Amino acid sequence: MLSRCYSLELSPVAPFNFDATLHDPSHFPTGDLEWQPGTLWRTMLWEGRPLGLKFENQGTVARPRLALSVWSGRELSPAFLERLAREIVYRYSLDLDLADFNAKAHRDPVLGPIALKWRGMRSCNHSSLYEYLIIAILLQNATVRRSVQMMEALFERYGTRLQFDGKSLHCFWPAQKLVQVTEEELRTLKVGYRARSIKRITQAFAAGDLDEFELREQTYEEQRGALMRLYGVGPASAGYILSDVFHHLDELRHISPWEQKIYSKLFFDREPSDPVPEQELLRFFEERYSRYKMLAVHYVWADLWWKRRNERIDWLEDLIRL
DNA sequence: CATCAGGGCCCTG
DNA sequence: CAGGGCCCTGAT
Repeated sequence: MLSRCYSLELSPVAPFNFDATLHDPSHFPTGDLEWQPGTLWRTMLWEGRPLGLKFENQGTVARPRLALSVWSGRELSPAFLERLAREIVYRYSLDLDLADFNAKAHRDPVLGPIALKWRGMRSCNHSSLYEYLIIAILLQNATVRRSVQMMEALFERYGTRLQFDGKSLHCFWPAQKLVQVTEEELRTLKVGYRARSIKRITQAFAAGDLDEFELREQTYEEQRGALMRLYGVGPASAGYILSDVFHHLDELRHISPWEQKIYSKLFFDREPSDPVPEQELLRFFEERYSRYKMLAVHYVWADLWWKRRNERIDWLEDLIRL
């Protein structure tokens, strides 16, 4: 039970779309967050402190205002809260200026109307590098349901449950907590061969081989190299992390088969049984959206998933495979 | 009941 | 550089 509560206010750079930035309907649900329109509750392990956060939309796309409540079991200093606020600005790209992207997007037939509809959206990431790596490992070779099960099992065993603002949510474990755990123990949680990747990645973080904040200052190639050197991280996982965690808006050099089918339908109206070849898609996105290609594709992708909330999209359901 | 593929990656030859 | 194996689960 987190009893102390602090209030902060954040001013994202306009335009800012609160819901589309803080909630991604294509992500599998995890027990560390809960969203409803206008409000996001989530937990965050920051500087070793388990925190409960509530984000509330108190503005508009054109005049954004974001109220942040922070719950903690222990007292938090103003300096701590200042560092926390800066981290949140980074993670959610609150200071991203979308003017140039919007200007270019509006001239594009596919992206134009979507960029207008979702004006102010950033791609959604809540996680630290370590946390995202764990999630990326759980995504590999698994259906959505299985990823959810594995995440829940890990949270139950190694996470902590936080109660705040009437919510009860899991909070991520620090890498050090998992470093003693054996591969065999992890396997009892039915993560299968992923146990080795989780173990090796955890060790790398606990040993300080890898530092998220140093990596942020490095070049794209250095970041990619550091990720690819991790056991269990290949081009697909590295790609997600380079775009979502390190905010490379042009990161798109690999498209998995199910994404390929979805893009083929959205951009070329081609049936999933007859998708456009990966390399052709990549050339197309490069030519059309160049340095914003990941962000552009994210807008079109996210639009589809938001639509799915209200209407049934048969061809998509067939591809999701819960 | 058996078989297979799933939002990859590693390792081997 | 191609292809088999890996954990487990639900679909067929």
